[in-house]
Amino acid sequence: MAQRQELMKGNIDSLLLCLLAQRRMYGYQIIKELEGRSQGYFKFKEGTLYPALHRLEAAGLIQGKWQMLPAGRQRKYYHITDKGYAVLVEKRAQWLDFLTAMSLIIQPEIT
Amino acid sequence: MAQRQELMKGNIDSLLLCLLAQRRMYGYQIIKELEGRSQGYFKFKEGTLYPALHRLEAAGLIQGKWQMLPAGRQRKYYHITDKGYAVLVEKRAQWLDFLTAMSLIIQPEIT
DNA sequence: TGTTATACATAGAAGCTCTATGTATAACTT
DNA sequence: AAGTTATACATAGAGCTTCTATGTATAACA
Repeated sequence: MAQRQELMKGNIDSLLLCLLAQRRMYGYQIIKELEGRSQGYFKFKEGTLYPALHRLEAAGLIQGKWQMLPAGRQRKYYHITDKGYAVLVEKRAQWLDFLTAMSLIIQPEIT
Repeated sequence: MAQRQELMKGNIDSLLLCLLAQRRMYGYQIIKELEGRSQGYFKFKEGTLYPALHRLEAAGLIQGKWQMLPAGRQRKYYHITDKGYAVLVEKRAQWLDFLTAMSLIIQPEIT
């Protein structure tokens, strides 16, 4: 039940884990990547993304590592952990279940 | 943007409007109906449903009418309003958009 | 020099859903 | 007769997520 709660509310975790399962990325990059891949649909604000990343890191699902840029700036690259990967697999299955349930109710046409 | 927020969080409104667009129903019936149609997936608690119904009614999307039962008990039947129907059409379109965006990120297989 | 893009971060507000609880009647079971 | 389950509505408070708003700092461009 608690899993479904999260599905309703937070698909962000799934999105982030899915991206980071493909390659390590840093916050700003994730925002741009999500916007690009979704053809402009997802436009996360920093206030949404960074707390989410911190939450996932605190849960041990991803791990961040600071990396210096030549210019002197810093980036924090996140990569997915084994635990995070397992959660991703689970979350994707839950998403499909949710999708199925929704499609049983939300029909494309109303008579 | 505000529309998408709601999609992320609350699909309940869409589910309820969709059911009530087909025929008028009362709260307890809605809970059973959602559970049945979703093959046991949706199991709303009263604490979830009734506030949602009240919220939708306050927004003018549905309207409730008390009806006496022979036994002396009462039921509150809700029916969808024109405004609610319009919102349903809109919400369903938003749901499909959201679905599309999600499917662009959440691939079935990870390589 | 001012604005935009890059890059991270936090505080507080708002909103939704859940848990827990309360009330009341009817039907069924033991 | 008593207890449990199903029916039927309702609210209070907690918890969590996301958004808005703001802050800091550098680099690039106009």
